[in-house]
Amino acid sequence: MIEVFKTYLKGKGNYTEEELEKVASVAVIKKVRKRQYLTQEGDVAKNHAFVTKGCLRTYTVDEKGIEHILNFAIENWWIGDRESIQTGHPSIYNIDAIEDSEVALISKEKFDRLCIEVPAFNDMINNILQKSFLVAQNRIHTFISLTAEEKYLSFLEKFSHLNMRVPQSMIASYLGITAETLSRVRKQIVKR
Amino acid sequence: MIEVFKTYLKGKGNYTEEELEKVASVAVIKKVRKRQYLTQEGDVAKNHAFVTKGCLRTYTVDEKGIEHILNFAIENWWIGDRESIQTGHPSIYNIDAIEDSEVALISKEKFDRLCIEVPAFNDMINNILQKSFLVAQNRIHTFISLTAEEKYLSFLEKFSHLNMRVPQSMIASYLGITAETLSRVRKQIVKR
DNA sequence: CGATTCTTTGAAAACAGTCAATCTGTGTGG
DNA sequence: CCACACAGATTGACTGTTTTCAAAGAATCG
Repeated sequence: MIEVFKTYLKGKGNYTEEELEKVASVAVIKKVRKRQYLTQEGDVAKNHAFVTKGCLRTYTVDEKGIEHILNFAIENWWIGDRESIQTGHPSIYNIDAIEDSEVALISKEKFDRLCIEVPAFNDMINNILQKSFLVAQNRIHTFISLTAEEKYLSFLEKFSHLNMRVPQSMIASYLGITAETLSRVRKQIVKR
Repeated sequence: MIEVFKTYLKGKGNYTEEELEKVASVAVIKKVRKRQYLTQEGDVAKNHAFVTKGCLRTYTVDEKGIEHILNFAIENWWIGDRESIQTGHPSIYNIDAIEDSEVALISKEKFDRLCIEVPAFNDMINNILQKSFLVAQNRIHTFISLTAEEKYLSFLEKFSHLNMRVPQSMIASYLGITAETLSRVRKQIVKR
C-alpha cells in the first residue's frame, strides 16, 4: 500500500524519482484494525501518519464519558497530534480506527529530516498546513454562526463522502451536537 | 512604529542585520482608526498585515445583520485573510479596527518573495502557521465540548489580556453566544 | 439467530436566544 | 460645566432549541 503514498506524493509536489524513494523509504506501513488505537491520551506522539486505507478519528473523552471528535482522516489524509509530536508533551487526544485501516508512519526525526533535506517535501507539508488552517478557520465559522441543522447541511456539502462511511453518532459529535439532535434534524430535512 | 515590527522579527527568527532590513523595508505602515476598515467583504485582499499598535478583528455579518467575530489581533499579531490573498478570490470577511491602530502591510508579492529569498522569514511564517493551526484546533475543541460558561472561562484563561480591551458583546460573538447570555454567565460566575 | 451497535422517538428539563426596556459610563457640543 | 446622545451592559419575560434520559426499533456481524 506504499504505492498509495507514492501516488499521493507525485500529485502534491515536484519530486525527483530519487526524492520520492527517499520519502517513501522512511515510511513504515502499519495496519490498524477497527477500534484499535493508533495513539492514546497521555501518550507522547512519535509519528506522523498518512492514511493509505480506511478511516481514523481524533477525539477526546470528557468526565462524563462523552466523546468529542475533532477530526476524521480517510485515504490520502494526514493524521496525528502535531502538538504532541513537536513539543514532546503527552497528547490530550485519542486516535483510533473507525474501519480496518492502514497508515504510513513517519517518525518525528525522519519527518523533520525530510523537511530539511527534501525541499519539495517541506513545501508540500507547509501547503497542507496552510490548507488545514483554512479548513479549521472555516469550521470555527460554522460553530459561531450556524444552527444544528445548518451545520449538518454544511457538513454534507463539504464532506458527503464521509457521511457514507461514518456512523451518524460520530458525525453528531464532530458537529458538536448530540446524536439525538442530529437524528431529529435529519428527519426535518427529509420532510421538505 | 516599524521598530515594533523589527523587535518582533528579532525575537522570532535568526535574522542577519541585512535580512532584518530587507524584511522591514518592504513593510508599509498604515494607521487605521477605530471603526475603520482594513479590508471589506468582497474585496480581494492584497496584503498581509502585522499589528504594531491597537486591536483589530476579523468578522462576517449574516443575513440578520449579526456579526460573527472570527479573530482578534493585537500588537505583535498577524491579521489578514490568507485565503483571499493566496487565491485571489474576494474575501468573505471584514477586518476593521476596534481601537485606533497601526499596522505594517506587506503586499502578497513582496511577502512571497521574502519567503523565497529569506529562509528565516519563511521558517518564521511557517512556525506561525503551525501555531495558528493549533490554536484553531483548540478553539474547535471548546466549541464541540464546552457550555457557554465553560467557553468563557476558557477564554479568560487564554486571553485575559483581550478581555480588558474588547467590549463584552464582541467577546460573546467570538465565543458564539449572545451578549445577553454572556452577561448572565458572568453574573453566575461572580455569584460564586 | 442472538448479540451488539446504531438510530429513532417521546417527554421533560436545561440551556441559550429574542425582544424590549432600563441602566451605566463616556464623550461631545452648546 | 451641564445636558444630551450614544454605545455598551444588564435585566426580565418569553420563546425556541437542544439536551437528557429512557425505551423501543433497525441494522449489522459473527
